[in-house]
Amino acid sequence: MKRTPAGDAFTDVVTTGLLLGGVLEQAGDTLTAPDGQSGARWKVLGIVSKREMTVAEIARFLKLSRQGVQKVADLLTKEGLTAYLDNPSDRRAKLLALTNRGREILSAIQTRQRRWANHMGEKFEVGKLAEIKAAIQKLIAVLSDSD
Amino acid sequence: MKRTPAGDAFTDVVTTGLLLGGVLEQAGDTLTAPDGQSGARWKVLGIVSKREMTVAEIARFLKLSRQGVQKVADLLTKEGLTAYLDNPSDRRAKLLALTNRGREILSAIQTRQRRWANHMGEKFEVGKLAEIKAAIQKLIAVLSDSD
DNA sequence: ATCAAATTGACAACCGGTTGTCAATATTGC
DNA sequence: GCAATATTGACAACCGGTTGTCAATTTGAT
Repeated sequence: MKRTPAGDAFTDVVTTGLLLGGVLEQAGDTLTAPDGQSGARWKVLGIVSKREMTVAEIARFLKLSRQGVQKVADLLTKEGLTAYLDNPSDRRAKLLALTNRGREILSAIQTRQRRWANHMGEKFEVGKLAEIKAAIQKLIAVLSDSD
Repeated sequence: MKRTPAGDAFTDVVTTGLLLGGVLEQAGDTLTAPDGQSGARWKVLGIVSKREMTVAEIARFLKLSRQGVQKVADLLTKEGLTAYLDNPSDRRAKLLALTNRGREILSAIQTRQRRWANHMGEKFEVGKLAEIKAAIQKLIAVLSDSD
């Protein structure tokens, strides 16, 4: 299989995209670390803050395995940021809900995130961010339609 | 902390970028799965194919922890794709080298990757890939200079 | 040449993700 | 209403990453 210019350019983009992914994961962890949390916990806290959900629902929403989310939810609960509430409509699947402490911590993270995003956002010319987003979305679109 | 349009746009880009990262990681695993490998193993095989290196060197190169790379290297070695060679210049740090089997498998992965990249590359208009790469790099640059 | 400091691999514990299995419970079709 | 099926949480094993500790070895400064 011979290499083509377009193929090389694509590989280049993939490499750069992987790098970006790492940087962003890191940013999420850095943003949440001051409150002893992580990107993974943040996602769960954020989702549960909007509506109490079962672990299986959260997993479907985040497109993660049920068991993976279960671990995070158990950790959050052990640390007192969430609690399992009886679910009147399903005796197996308890509802994960924020505790007061969970609300406080999520709020602290969100404040920090907003400050960070506002600050970073200003480093781009007007319209540039939309352009970057469109570029990434185009890439995702091509990667996702498998044929 | 109030939200700003630029901040919201930035947050949007971050979300999209995280999604991209996931899709790319997945692509790496899919590309290597037919040979029973993974993205992580692929990186190590690729690096070692150019030059035999110690685990610590590989870790520095990939910007991963020494211990994380050690685990992958041990797995690869256990499966016969790599071997530890005595290092004349350091009695502790053996050199990780490809075996014949490792070379075969890496070659198979590379062929599959090239076919994939060539195919995907053709789905973009000329110049579009360079544009996407530049957009992502701009984002990485801003994220990386911490101030 | 010696001695302090840095590097290294082995080991262990953990986080966040996966897959697979199992028993309990819900849901659906008839 | 009942039986087949699907969903769920608990549990376990694994991968790929992290941090931390330790003893052995290298390296570097004097």
